[in-house]
Amino acid sequence: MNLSKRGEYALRALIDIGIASELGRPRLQVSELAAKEKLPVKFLEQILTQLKAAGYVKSKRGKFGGYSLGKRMDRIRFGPVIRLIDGPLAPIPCVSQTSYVRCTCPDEVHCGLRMLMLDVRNAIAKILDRYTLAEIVEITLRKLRRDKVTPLFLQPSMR
Amino acid sequence: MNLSKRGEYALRALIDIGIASELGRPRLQVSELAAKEKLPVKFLEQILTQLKAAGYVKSKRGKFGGYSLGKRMDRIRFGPVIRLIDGPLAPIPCVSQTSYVRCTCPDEVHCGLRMLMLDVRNAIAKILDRYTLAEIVEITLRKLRRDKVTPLFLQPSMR
DNA sequence: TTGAATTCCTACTTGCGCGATAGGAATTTT
DNA sequence: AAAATTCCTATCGCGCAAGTAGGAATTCAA
Repeated sequence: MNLSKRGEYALRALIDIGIASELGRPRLQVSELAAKEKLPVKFLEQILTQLKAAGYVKSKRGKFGGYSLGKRMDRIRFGPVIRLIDGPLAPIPCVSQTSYVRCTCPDEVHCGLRMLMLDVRNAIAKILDRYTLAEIVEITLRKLRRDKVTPLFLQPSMR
Repeated sequence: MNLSKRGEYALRALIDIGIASELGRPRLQVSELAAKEKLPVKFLEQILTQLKAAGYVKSKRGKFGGYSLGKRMDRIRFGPVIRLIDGPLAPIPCVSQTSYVRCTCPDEVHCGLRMLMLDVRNAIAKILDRYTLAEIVEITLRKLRRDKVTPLFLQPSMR
């Protein structure tokens, strides 16, 4: 039931850009992102390219370049992002809604496993397809403020 | 968010044995199981050995041997079985309840990704740790009867 | 116009875990 | 003794995740 590293890094990047954006810093560089989350720069670069191709971020090249969000935060849902990077949310292909594949079992309609896994897939999708980046960013910011923590992207060393 | 083949086959086997058991056929052979679900025999063998070591099934060797359930069906929950075979249910280790591992992010408490994934992990666990084999078997049998389908293990060719 | 800083593109590497396959040993029944 | 099963251990292919590497293209400042 794993989220791949690619997927994880992609979501981290989006959330970070979202937060920074909300704090008046709409563009971040790969190196900043990688530093904050301690991720391999070159690997993250690839992932951002992928996110860009799908329109989740846009980039600016050259000096003072970087990545910013490619669409409104309240239009970015996590389910589609994960599907893009990692493939279907469903634990087994025969319960996937977005890329169904028949399984080898003789009678899908009466398959207990399928029933169970359909439940699981729906539970996962219910969360990931409903939450938007905007919501997660907002909640995170609220928590940070409540605990009086200075978000990393506002620290002097980063400006 | 994948269930491995091992995990899938393990659950299929348990469900099949459960159904057969409920229909008065408490012991099934690997070859029968493999035939019904079209699984590789030797691979399934290994998985059953693993299930046996954990007490989910017990075996009888030799002619007319086979596998039967190792504990009451209403005591077998799917979560633990999957954890045994596939590892934690959680999408990322830092939200696993049964085998937590700290992640590399600087501030776990205020991590948006973590929050989200904790939700997902709880949703998954809620289903898999609550459903018992007995329930799935019962539901399956009810469906089969409703649709007047003869369960495979009662067909003449299998006796 | 040059140099520095960035993203973009493509290829390569490396390890390892999944999904088996193989062969025989041990056990049980007829 | 023979047949049929589970049990044990070793091996294998190979695809893929996770990262490395190197340089091309672009952008900005001085």
